[in-house]
Amino acid sequence: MELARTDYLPDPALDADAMAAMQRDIAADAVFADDHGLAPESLRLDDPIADTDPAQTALGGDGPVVVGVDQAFREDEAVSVAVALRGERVVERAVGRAPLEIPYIPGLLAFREGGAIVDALRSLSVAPDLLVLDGSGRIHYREAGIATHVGVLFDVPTVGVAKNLLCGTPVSDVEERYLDAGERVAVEADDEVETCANGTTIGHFYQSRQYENPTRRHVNPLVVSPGHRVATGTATALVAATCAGYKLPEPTRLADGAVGDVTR
DNA sequence: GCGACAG
DNA sequence: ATCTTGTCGC
Repeated sequence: MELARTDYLPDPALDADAMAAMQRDIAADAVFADDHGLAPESLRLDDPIADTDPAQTALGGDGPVVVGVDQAFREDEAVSVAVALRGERVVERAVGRAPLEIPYIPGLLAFREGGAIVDALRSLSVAPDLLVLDGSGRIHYREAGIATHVGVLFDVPTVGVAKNLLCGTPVSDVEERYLDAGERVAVEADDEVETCANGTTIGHFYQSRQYENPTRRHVNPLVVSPGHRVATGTATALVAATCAGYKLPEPTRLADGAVGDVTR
């Protein structure tokens, strides 16, 4: 794919203030509204009807392409793998690398891992209808998490899927009760989010999977937020549609496994 | 000064 | 994220 904004390339050499300033610009350019023409049902992987419905036959040829991206690390380099899926079929895989030049700093993740992601995505030949990134999008101090950053860089629809909450406040205490599969709890902006009004919904906790008796053994919910060109509520619906029985959405799960063997 | 903090 | 085997539970 082609970069849309070379001026937003995540340069690790910038100082923290310049990085934050760039994120405010990125957030201003980001679109937290649906601009993708994707219907969540068109991505459904766990729906039996999707395999036999004639309307879904297009998945074999020109159906929507969802790309999962994940990173792994070695001594001093970050490796990123992008796995492109059309339906449940892997249509392409791309690998990217970049030297690790700065430590992990909450809020500045894109400047540590972004280089490898850009390297991988630039070599991807299929045009993704949606990119699923590991980490936050709008759930970020400046509404410019790694999913938003990458989305604006390529001007492609993106969503962020994290395993932990970076900032924001859930409308109901997720820690108090185990969520059932399919449940979602909105996450609102609070004082930690400096670019939008408190109370704005910036993402959701989404329980993709749960055990029958959560008391004895339970699964933690995913933290989903829109990256670019996707509305907050839609982000969770799209992620839910790409989950196929496991905690992580299929694109992410496959990219996760792929980075594994590339790294080992 | 103290607490919070994606991967 | 990463260092790491078995083990408990569904």
